[in-house]
Amino acid sequence: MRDLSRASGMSLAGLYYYFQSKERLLFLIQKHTFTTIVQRLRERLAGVTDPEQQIRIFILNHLEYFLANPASMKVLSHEADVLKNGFGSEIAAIKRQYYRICVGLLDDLKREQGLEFSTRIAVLSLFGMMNWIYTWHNPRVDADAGQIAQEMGDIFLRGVMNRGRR
Amino acid sequence: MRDLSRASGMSLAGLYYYFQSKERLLFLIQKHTFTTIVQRLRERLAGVTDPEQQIRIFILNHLEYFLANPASMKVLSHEADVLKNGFGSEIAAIKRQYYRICVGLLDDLKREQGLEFSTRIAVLSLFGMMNWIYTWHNPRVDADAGQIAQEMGDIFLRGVMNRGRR
DNA sequence: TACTGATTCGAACGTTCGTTAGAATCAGTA
DNA sequence: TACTGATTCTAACGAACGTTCGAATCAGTA
Repeated sequence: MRDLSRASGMSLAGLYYYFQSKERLLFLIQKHTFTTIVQRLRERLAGVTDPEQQIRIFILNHLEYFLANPASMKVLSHEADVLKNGFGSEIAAIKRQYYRICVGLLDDLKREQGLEFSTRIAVLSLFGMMNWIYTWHNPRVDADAGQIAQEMGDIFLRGVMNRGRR
Repeated sequence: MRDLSRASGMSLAGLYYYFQSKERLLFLIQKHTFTTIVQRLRERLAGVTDPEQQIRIFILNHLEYFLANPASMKVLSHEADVLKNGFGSEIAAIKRQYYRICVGLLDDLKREQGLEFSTRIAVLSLFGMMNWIYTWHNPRVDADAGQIAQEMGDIFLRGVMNRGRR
């Protein structure tokens, strides 16, 4: 809180005029972030019907937000499970929504292409690929969100499709 | 440190008889963990020459250790970058070694099969898939390391091979 | 037994943290 | 002008933290 006070220019006590507690402030930040990501995703998915294209949009949407707000996403990834009961479950609900959207897209793909694999493992592997980026992405060395989304999308989609070969 | 004191049954001050500081203790734990993982990997890779098989071994070795020590790996993933100068760089060196082994295996695979993709993105995507597991794996619901290694290996290897299709 | 070094501990130290009481200041209204 | 509610601040409180001091205990040796 003292860091936030210094960074925002408001006194330490002043922060508590606007936010009831440190935990509630973190809750509001998390809620705002995850709600925004889900909302943008819904806008971008509307009108697209090809499951493969939809999954590419999912990946791009996710990575664009992560790379546009690297410091925030680092904190949110670290503080994922620290919120107590009420706060925690509301955030968990939004995340579950987001997770379910991805499960839905993958199930569509499976149905359309007659594929056979564990949706759960696939979705969580994809989340891992995308979320881990906060530990390594260096904007001076690495490509931008669009290119990385392309490459991760290639790996993931080819990995999950093309079944039965070899 | 008070938690460790309680859990170990030794007094708080007693811990400081064996470990110079909290940071040095974390350093020793990290060093031991990562050294062990690298050493086991080297043993398992010896004698195997097929790059695809080697990558499968890499994944299995990594996941087995993670799922056998979930609490430790959660902490180590969280505290990845908190060690100061000297401590930090020694750990970073071990991790770089580990990273380079994986890069080597992938480069072998590319050479053998004439593939074309960014090794860096591929390796870091693979690490993401594997490391993220500490956030979701539930031993009462999810499969064991062997099966998950199989499924992640399928996704990753198919994703990175089979290039030029579609 | 007396002595020594290794081990373990209770009790504190100084610092940082989340939070709050209460006073000061400001903007708008009567 | 006097008053009110909203805003902002200084200064502290109590708890938790990493660490250390100095005393107690133990095992082995002479």
